[in-house]
Amino acid sequence: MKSDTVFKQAFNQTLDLLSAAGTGAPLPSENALSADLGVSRTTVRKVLARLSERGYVAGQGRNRVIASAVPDGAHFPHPETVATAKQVEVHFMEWMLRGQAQPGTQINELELARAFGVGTTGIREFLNRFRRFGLIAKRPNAGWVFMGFTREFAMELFEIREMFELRSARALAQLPDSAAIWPRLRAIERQHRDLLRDIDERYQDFSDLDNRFHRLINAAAPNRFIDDFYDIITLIFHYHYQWNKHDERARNEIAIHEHLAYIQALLTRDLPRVQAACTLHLASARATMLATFEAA
Amino acid sequence: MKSDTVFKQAFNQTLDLLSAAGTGAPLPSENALSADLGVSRTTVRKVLARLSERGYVAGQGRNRVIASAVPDGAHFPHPETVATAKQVEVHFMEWMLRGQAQPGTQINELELARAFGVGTTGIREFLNRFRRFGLIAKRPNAGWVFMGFTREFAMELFEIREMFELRSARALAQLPDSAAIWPRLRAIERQHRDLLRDIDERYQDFSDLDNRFHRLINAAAPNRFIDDFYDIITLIFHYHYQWNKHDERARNEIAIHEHLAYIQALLTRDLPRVQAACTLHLASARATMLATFEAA
DNA sequence: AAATTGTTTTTTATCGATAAGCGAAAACAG
DNA sequence: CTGTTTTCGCTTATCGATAAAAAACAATTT
Repeated sequence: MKSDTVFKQAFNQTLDLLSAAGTGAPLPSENALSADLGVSRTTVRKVLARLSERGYVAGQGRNRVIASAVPDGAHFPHPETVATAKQVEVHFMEWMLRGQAQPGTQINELELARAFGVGTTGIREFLNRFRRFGLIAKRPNAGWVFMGFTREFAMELFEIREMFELRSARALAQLPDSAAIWPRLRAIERQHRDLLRDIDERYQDFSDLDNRFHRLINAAAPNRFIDDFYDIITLIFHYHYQWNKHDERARNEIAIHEHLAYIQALLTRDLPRVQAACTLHLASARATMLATFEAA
Repeated sequence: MKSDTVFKQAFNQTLDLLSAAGTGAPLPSENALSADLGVSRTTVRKVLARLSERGYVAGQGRNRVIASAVPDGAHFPHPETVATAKQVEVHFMEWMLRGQAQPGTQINELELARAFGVGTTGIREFLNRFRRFGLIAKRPNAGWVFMGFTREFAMELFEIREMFELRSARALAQLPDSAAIWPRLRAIERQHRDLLRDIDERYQDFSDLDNRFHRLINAAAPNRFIDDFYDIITLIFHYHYQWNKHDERARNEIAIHEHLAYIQALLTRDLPRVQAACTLHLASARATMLATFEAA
């Protein structure tokens, strides 16, 4: 049976909308809600029905109004709103990157399914999708093997990353003045400066900014295989640095400065300078990640 | 339930072994057969049991001998020996590349399952694995969309291919004299000359040789992401040219000459010459594929 | 007529069950 | 004791069933 995480998440989001609007206000149309929440109207109607049942909303059809304030505890608990596939991902990344798993470890579908509280199908699907990340290998009819999040893996990952990013940075620098990318680059430059100003409080926001910055560069000359590869980078970085907080503030501050130099270079469109700034930053990112292997 | 294609294929292969050995000869040990056929001993035993039952093999345990010649028609029909996953692949590639499918077409899991004669799980798994080929996209909870085997797809594919191969060719040219790759390169050069000699009869063998040649170049400096990408190339080329036989002989002959020039360049280790030969060949391969879009 | 709601049909996500296939341990032969 | 076969438990591949979610269609209101 399908899980109803979509419904529960939509329900919680709608509760927040109700709170924001206040008692007595009329509700938006079903179509509007559907667009807002990013779910089908079928789900919206299910949410509305539940809200009426609970008494938070009164009236029928197009005469619905907010009937009462939403009490604390009306939301579905967070874990119930996370899609099964996402849960598997989080569990599996933790299992892999936090060291319980040695290179060469056999992966047992049924065992993982039990441990993560999902059916074997979910595990299977995840493993199949995750295969392209290069961290697991399949032996037909005989299961999966974890290959290890090793120094070697990181080296290979960065080799490709540098190749791709250099290519995209070059392409970006050669775009005409009229290209839509330049204002976007300036906008992200501003966000870097803002973050740098509040670095002491907000240094954790860098991870997201970093991701957006590199994706913007790749967007200069779109290529689906490069985009795909960036999914791998994003996932690995996301989980790796989430559990590896050593020197995070200092690391991020340095990276912001590198980004700013890189952006300056791009804005001048001086190709050698772009390449230098790009190479410098990526080498630094690589050194940071490789350093985590030395420590261990 | 799991299909028994592994058993059936092993059975057929064993029949061929029996025919080759002739009546009266003793059978190899179960372990030897297992290694030979590339299946587990469990499956070997199942095959042996069936052979005894049919009377082709007499004796028990280590005293098994071939009892009689194998009649025609003893083999399982070929389709029964193809794993479900492979069947799905073949069907799907045909559906996709032979034009019944327009870009933007919705992919219906159940419908495909019916059409291909497999369960929905098989389709789902295939689609998930196939996603990385960049030809289909997923909209969560709402199915898959076929994006089209378009000129644009081919351009993006070749951009990456050229980037990767140039990198590998450079790495190869810089390996020391003692590297194990040089004799292998000479061996594959010989195979090219052999094929060229019999080009009229054997031009169809080029596809396999081409694949092995490019993989050898990538093996100079292994990187799992490049290997992975080469899987995409291999699959696309395999099916595309299987159904696109226009000028095949001439095409292949030209490509062999390009390969030979490329190999010569590699053997001299003259970097500019290597790059020139590599670029030339890849540009030619790209032009060949792009030409198929003009025709349509 | 356009937008909205009500209803029905279609399609996906997810589970559990089961035979095929793998691999290790036990038993056996020389 | 070495290589082989026998036996057995464990794991994967594959199916069909079912509720959730989306999408298409019909009816209604403004």
